Formats: sequence, structure tokens, C-alpha cells
Amino acid sequence: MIDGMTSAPTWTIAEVADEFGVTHRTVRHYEDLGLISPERRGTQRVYHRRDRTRLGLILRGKRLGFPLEEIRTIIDLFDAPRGRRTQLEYVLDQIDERRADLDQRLRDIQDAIAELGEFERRCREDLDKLA
Amino acid sequence: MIDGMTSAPTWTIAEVADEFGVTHRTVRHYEDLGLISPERRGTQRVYHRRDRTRLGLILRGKRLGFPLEEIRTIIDLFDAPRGRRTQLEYVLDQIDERRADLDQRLRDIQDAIAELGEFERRCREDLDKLA
DNA sequence: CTTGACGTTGACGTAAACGTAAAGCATGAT
DNA sequence: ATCATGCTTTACGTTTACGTCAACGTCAAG
Repeated sequence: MIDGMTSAPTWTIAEVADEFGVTHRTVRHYEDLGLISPERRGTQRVYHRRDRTRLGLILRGKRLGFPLEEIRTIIDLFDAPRGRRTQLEYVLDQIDERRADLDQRLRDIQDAIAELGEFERRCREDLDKLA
Repeated sequence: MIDGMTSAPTWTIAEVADEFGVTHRTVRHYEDLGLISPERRGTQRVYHRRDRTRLGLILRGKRLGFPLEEIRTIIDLFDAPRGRRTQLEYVLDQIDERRADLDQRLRDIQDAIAELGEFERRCREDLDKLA
């Protein structure tokens, strides 16, 4: 932070990178790909709360294994203009696609967790037999 | 398939690739990394049910965004010898680590789905206001 | 026996997601 | 004034996960 609470808080690239546990190079890479677009004060980048929100979404997307390009289309969706009916219907369509994808992943994860639990049970059985 | 049901069924590389919707190059790549090791009949690869099980696990791991190297350590875990107590305890440890990872992903996905639902609700509101 | 259809091993190419110097501004501290 | 810090761009390097030839083996069909 920088401001002393007189107006909206802002951050430097080092601060956001630190806070999110990534390098400044990573943050700039996301900017190169158009995932974030911080304000410029002269030559320096100035990050606002909006940028941090986006960064959070990006990193969660990454934890879920989405490619950055796809992540961009998703978070752009959230900021898309939703004035006209056609726009809204398009957005709702996209939402459905995304959800289908997420549902598949949810099933995959639940299956994996279940299998892991089953495997653990067998291991504990084996361990008991050794006792 | 090849056998005519007199013994255990086997498959060629083209068959498994086709069935799992990947290329033969992909299948061989997984073999190069030691994720599967099909039998050799002369120079040809012969895939058994075991290999297909592994391939299934690999592809699910991929859908979940795990790197192939990590996937290998995981599925190797399932086939690891569990004779000695130390081995079993090591395996149980690994299981815990894996589960922590999967739990994080589960939360991420649930959050993402929830946010998507909330976003859809807002979009539908906007759409109603236009009616 | 030659032609395909499928299989094999290299080996190089490529896209994504950064890492890693190199070299130049900008600004406050000494 | 200069010196150290931190930020900037430019650009080439690296890893992962395959794609894409090239060049050759093999085996049943015509």
C-alpha cells in the first residue's frame, strides 16, 4: 500500500507479486496476455483492487489447470458489457459451457478422492494384518 | 481386440489410442515417461487391461491439470509393493499429501461453480429487466 | 513379389508459461 | 552529485507435452 487511506489503495508490482506468491515476471506475463491491465503512472505500473481480484481469479484458474488464454475469456466474461439482450444471451450461453466443464472436473475430483479413500482403507487393512 | 475370447483380451496401440481419444504419439509419450509399459510381442506393443486402467487414470489426472511426472508418482503409488510396515506408512503419508491437494482443488471448483451460479443469477435479472 | 496398412524408432518442431540475464530510467538517501 | 533500489523493456533460454516428418520393419492381400 502507498496512500495513507486518504483515497483508494494501490499497490506496486512487487507488492502484488509478493502477496500472491508469484514473481513480478509472472504478473507482467499475465499483462502481456491481456489478463490484467494496471494503470500507468508515468512508466510505473499501479495496481488497484480490481487487478488483485483478477489476479486471484487467474491463480485459481491455474490451480484448476485452465490455460491462461481460456482464463482470460472467462474473467473477461465477468467484465463484459451486458446491455443488449443478444449480449446477455451470449454470456448465459458461455456460462453454460463453463459450467459443463467445471462439472466434469468436479466429478473427476470426487472420483479421485473416493478412489484414494478406498486405497487408504486397503492400506490400513494391510497394516492391521501386520500388527 | 484380437483374441477371440480364449484368453485375456489385448489391444494394439491404434485401438487404445482411438478408444481413449488420443493419438498413438501421445500413448508412446506416456510410455517414454514411464507411465505405462505395455508388453512387447517382438517389436510390437501389446496393451492389456492393466494398461488401459492406467491410461484412464492418466487422462483423468490430465483433466485435473496434474503434470505427467506427478501423475506417474501417483499411479505408481497404487502399484507400489506394500509388504513392509515402513512401506505402508510411507504410502499412507503420500495418500495424505495427495488428498490435501485434491481437497484444495475441490474447494476451488466448488467456489468457481458457486460464483458462476451467482453471476448467472445477475445476468438473468438483467435479462428480466429488459423484458 | 510388390503393394498397402499398420507398426517401429529417432529427431526436430512448437506452443504455453514462465525464468533469467542485460541494460536502461527514476527517485529518494547520503 | 552519485549511489543504491526498484521498476522498466528487450530478448533469449527452459520445461512440458506432445506434433510432425523421415526412414525403416512386417505381414496379409492381390
